[in-house]
Amino acid sequence: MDTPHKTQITPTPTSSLSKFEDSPVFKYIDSLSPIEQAKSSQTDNAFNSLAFLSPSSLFPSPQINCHRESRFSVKRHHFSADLSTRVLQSSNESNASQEASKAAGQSGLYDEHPGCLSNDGSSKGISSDLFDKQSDLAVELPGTSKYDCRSPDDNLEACDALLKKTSLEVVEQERSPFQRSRDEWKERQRSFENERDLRKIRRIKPSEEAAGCGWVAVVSDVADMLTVNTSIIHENSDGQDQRTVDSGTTSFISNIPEFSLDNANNLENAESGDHQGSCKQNELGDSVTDQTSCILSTCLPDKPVVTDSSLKKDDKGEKCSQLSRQRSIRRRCLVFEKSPGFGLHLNSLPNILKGQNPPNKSILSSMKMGEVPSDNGTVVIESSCEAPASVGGTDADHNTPEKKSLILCRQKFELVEESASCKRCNCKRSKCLKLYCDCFAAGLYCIEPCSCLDCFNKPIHEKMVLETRKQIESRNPQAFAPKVIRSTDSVLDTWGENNKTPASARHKRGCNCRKSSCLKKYCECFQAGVGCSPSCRCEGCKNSFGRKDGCDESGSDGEGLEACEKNASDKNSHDIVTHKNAEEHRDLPVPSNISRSSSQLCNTPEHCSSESSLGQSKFNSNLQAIPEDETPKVLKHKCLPLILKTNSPPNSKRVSPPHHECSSSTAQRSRKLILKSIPSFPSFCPP
DNA sequence: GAGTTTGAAACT
DNA sequence: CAGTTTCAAACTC
Repeated sequence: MDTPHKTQITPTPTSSLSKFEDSPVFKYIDSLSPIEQAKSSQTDNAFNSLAFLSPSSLFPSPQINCHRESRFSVKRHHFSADLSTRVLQSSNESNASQEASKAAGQSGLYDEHPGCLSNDGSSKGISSDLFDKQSDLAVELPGTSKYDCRSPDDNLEACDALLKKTSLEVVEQERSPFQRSRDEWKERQRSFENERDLRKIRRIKPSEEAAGCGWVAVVSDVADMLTVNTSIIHENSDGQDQRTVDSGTTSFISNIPEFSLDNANNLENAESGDHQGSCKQNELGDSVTDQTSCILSTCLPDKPVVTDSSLKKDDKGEKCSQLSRQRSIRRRCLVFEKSPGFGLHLNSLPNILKGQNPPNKSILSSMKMGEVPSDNGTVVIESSCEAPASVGGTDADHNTPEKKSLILCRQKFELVEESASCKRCNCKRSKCLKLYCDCFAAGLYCIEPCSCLDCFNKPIHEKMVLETRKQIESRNPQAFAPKVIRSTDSVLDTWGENNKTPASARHKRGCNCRKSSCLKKYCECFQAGVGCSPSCRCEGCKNSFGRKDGCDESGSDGEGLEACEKNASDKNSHDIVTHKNAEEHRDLPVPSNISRSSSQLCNTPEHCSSESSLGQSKFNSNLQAIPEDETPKVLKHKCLPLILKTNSPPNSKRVSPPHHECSSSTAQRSRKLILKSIPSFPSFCPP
């Protein structure tokens, strides 16, 4: 870890040092602080090392980050209040220092030292060795960031413990820069102490800008960032670059508190009339972040979106408050996102990934709720994001690309929110440990939206969940296997039968309906959007997707098909009868060993990727929420095809999201579902 | 929102 | 394997 500017840090000319030491200001500072100069330099460096240390490195867990944000929010207020106090007391440096010390103790927010902030050159020369050493210190004492932006004296006091741990050699190296830093600091304190603080805070902003640039590349690695406690510490020449690297390379999570901080900065800047801060820098990065944030807002619900370009034109305070609102909402998504630990109705996910780069966890988790992963590994919410004008307001309001982008982002976010609020299980007596429970059956932990009682289907009861699952599987090995299987032309070719029959799907075990005529969602076949098959034991089957008796199996029998289509016009089947392809309604006999056949088809990444029936249930829930009279239009417009439940557990109540089969659909929408042999419920147990 | 209906899951 | 019970979602009012 060689620092490019390593040479710069070393020994400042002695004459310069003496000059500062001889200054009245320096003497006065020394009289206030019992800490020796050598230590102070240490402090400076140690603190800088903290700036390099990504918060996510310390707290990789999203949960922790949530807490952290809360902490930051609260303490930001402390800082603000204290800041005002300090401004009023600027004439009394001693008091100001004390106040600053208190504020620093309260605020774990700013991890930049005044020395490095106020002195562009003084902080440059932090040796890599020093970083290595002090990174450890930072880990040991994450709270050291508390004494960040305060007076040097305060920092000295707070860092005393750190100073004792650092080497004397480093102390000597950094002595001069720090002294110079202190000197300038003092001068600033005399003039605009408040402004200094604000400016320091603003320094964080570049990370946002850079992060925006880096987000595109980072998106695909988000999961790693979430879970891997990256220890990468990038060295840069100045504090700004440090921040940039920190947010852009170590973890996007770190941007969350940063963003919060930036909001505060914006507000504070607005108050102080200083508009050259983060808000302005936002503008600089808009072109990039407008694009990236939309992506991130989709796959990273918790990721702050800093690209609300419309906000640029707004009052700073309004701008920041809007951003804050966005963030607060996204935070809720994050909280939700972390809850379920397995499943996604994606029993086959590991298999899917065999031929692909494994999607990161964050994508997977975000996919849980109504999102569908695109082939490139990103997550795309299948929504009407293409129609920003429908969001509200006039078309004129969406003229600018920025606003359109904002609208898209908001739409995506709203979908995430909506998905997150989707109803889940409502178990009362099963403790959510039986297949009665949709969540359990789908391989999902129960989460907040669930209304279950005495739920044991939670991560804290993982052991019990696993045992129960084993028990159920011992009774029925296919209990968590996909209930609804989809056969395609390829499958049929493999089977060597009826290779003229197009894609279709059937319930593997079949339904047993007696009264619903397979026209209501009581019927698992109907609920899954598949036709009944000879495997079904239903009575009076009128399944609009295909009757057991094969009314639509004739294929060439237009009347039979019409009859089925007519049945499909039933209100209960409104949402699926939009297929134009009559062959979709053919009744295909389901081979008993479909898993074998399908697995053969899943040898290629393409096939495997097509397996991704991701976020099915939630998407389906969203579909169900569509008013019936509107559904056909919507579905037709979206080319929504059969709703298939592949790779999901037997409980078909939770239905997979639709997989679009229209030729005009995008790649992600045209994904076909191919059953393959998959380990049931793989996500429960690590391989 | 409460009550009913329904069929899968679980049990015997 | 069949019959019964339990259960929770779907449905109705």
